[in-house]
Parts: sequence; structure tokens; C-alpha cells
Amino acid sequence: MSPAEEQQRIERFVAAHRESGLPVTIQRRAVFDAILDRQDHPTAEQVYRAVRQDRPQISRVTVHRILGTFVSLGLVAKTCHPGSAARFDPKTHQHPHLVCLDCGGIVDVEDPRLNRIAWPKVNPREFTIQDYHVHVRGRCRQEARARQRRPNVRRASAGIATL
Amino acid sequence: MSPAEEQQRIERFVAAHRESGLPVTIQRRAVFDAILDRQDHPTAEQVYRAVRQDRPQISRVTVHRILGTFVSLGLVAKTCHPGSAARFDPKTHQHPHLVCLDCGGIVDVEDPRLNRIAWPKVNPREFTIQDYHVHVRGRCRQEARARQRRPNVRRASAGIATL
DNA sequence: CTGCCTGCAAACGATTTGCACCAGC
DNA sequence: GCTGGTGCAAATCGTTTGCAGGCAG
Repeated sequence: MSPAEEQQRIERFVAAHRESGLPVTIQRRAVFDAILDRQDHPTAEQVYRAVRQDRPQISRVTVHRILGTFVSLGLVAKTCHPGSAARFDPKTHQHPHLVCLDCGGIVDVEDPRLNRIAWPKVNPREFTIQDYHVHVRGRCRQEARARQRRPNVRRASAGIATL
Repeated sequence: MSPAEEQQRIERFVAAHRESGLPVTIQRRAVFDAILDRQDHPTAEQVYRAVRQDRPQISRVTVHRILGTFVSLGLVAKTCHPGSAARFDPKTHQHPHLVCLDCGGIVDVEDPRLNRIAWPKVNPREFTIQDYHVHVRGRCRQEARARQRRPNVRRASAGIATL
């Protein structure tokens, strides 16, 4: 992310708090800094570990709460995930994800065709569509290699492959 | 589901077990029966409660394990969900889901246009695409009404709206 | 008869909640 | 100073695992 763009994101971060009357605390700054440049869609736990390097006193619970606040302010996106833990994404614009069913990894896709999908025809009284999200599922390179070495590792209840 | 179609699904259930050399146990039959006609994408817990009406001795753990097995046999689909618990779907063919961000409900969509989306251009060495899934997110009728009565209920960490 | 399955209990990871204290505005 | 945020501990929820006995093939 370019320095100018980063600066813009930080201003948006402050403005969103001002508008909602929420205080801009040290912890919120730290969490936002920690996630802003991440491309790897970290879990709350991973964000916690990153923040702790700067602020060892911060609590795991606080990181969870702050990430929740950021999501409702539209500052970060929460993406649902086949594995147990939710993933957070500093990119809030519409974009699909590649999800590896074997390792749980998530990679962004920038393919404009997938951002212009027609919305399904639904009775607007029954359901109000807000947006959509595309999960493209498969296997990443690292996992493909691992399978070549030890094929058929997968057992009935193994890993997140059960998506 | 028509009786003929249901019969076909049950045959497929038995065949899949035969092919994999897995025993067709009473419990597996019961779990399959319990989920076969469900349109509401139940959680493992909900399946457990349904099965328990027929077989009160069944264990919650067993239901989890059996659902995992069914997913890897391709007999049911597991869909990731903004809320905490995974949802199971007896419909295994490609179809998008409407997900209500307020109540967590899931409704099937049958719109052929959304089943023919072009796959993103990805280097096949980097990632092997298997399939994709579309989550259409918004608000269902019941929740829309609830909001009319008591608007702005949503707080920072409220519900699953934090997707 | 043999191996996988089931059930129990317990562990586990992710997330939420109640409460006293503290810090932004 | 007031309001809401933070940190701690503990509870909760969904799910997995280790192990002793049971059932399908």
C-alpha cells in the first residue's frame, strides 16, 4: 500500500470514529496499524499477537472487541471461513477470495468479472440484498505438493476439507 | 422432495458407503434421514436434536463425526457461515445462498445465472480451483420488520451482523 | 472374528460476558 | 466529570480427541 493511500485509510479511521462519537484510543490505533498492511487475512488471535509486539499489555478480549467495532464501522471486513476462526481483511471493497480447503489459506482475487455478477431475482419483500461474496475453493500450491509426497492423507473428519 | 427422488438419495447413501467400505450403521441411517428433507441448513446441534427424537441414545459427538463423514462422501454439503456454527445442506449441487446478516438464516437460491460464473484467471500452478460458492448477504423479511419496530438495535459486537 | 464405529468424558479453541478500573473527549 | 473503553477472569459455544466397549460385514 502506498504511503499516500495508507494516510488516507488512517484519516478514514479517525473520521469514522468522530462521526460515531467513539473515542480514538491507543489500542484502536494499534489494532488498526497492525491489520492495515496485512494481506494474509489474519484471525483475531494473529492480530492480537501482532499488536502485542508493540503493546504487550493489550488484552486478547480487547482485540476481539475492537475488530468487531471496526467491522461495524466498515473499516475492515470479516470474512467467514471454513475453519473455526473468523478472518479479517483490511480490504473492504468487493473482491472474491481463493480459499485452500487443505490449509485454510485465503488469497485475494482481483478479477473485475467476478465483481459484476448479476444479483439473483428475489422478491424484495422477502429479502433485501446488500451485497455478495464469492468463495473460490480449491488447493494451493504448497498443499498440492504435500499431497504428492504423502497422498490420501485426508480422513473422514480431517481438517477444514470438510467444507 | 418426491418419494422417488428420496429413494434415489437413500440408494446413493448406501452405495457411497459400500464403495468406501464403510459400514451402514443405525446411527448413520438416522442422521441421513434427519437431514435429507431439511431446507433450513441446520447446524450439527439441530441435526442432533432431530435425530434424538427417534434415537434418544445417540451422542452429540457421533452426529458431528457422521456429518463430517457425509461431507467427505459428498452426501451432504457443509457451508461456512458468518455465525459460529457450521451449517449442513442436503442439496449438494451448485447453488448460491441468501444469508441474513441479522438472524443468520440461510435460504437457497435457484438462479442458473449464478451457477455459470466464469472462474477467475489464476495460475494453475499456484492454485487448483475446485468449485466456488456465492453468499448473497442482506436482510430477511422478519428481521426487516423487527428493525422497523425498534430501529438501530445493532451495537458494535451484536449478532452475526459483523460479517 | 476383526476393524471400524459409537459413546463417554474431557480437552480445546474461539468468542462473549460481568465487573471494577481507567482514559478520551 | 461523564461516558464509554479496557483488562481480567470466567463462562459459553462448537468441535475434537483418547479410550473402552459394541456392532456391521
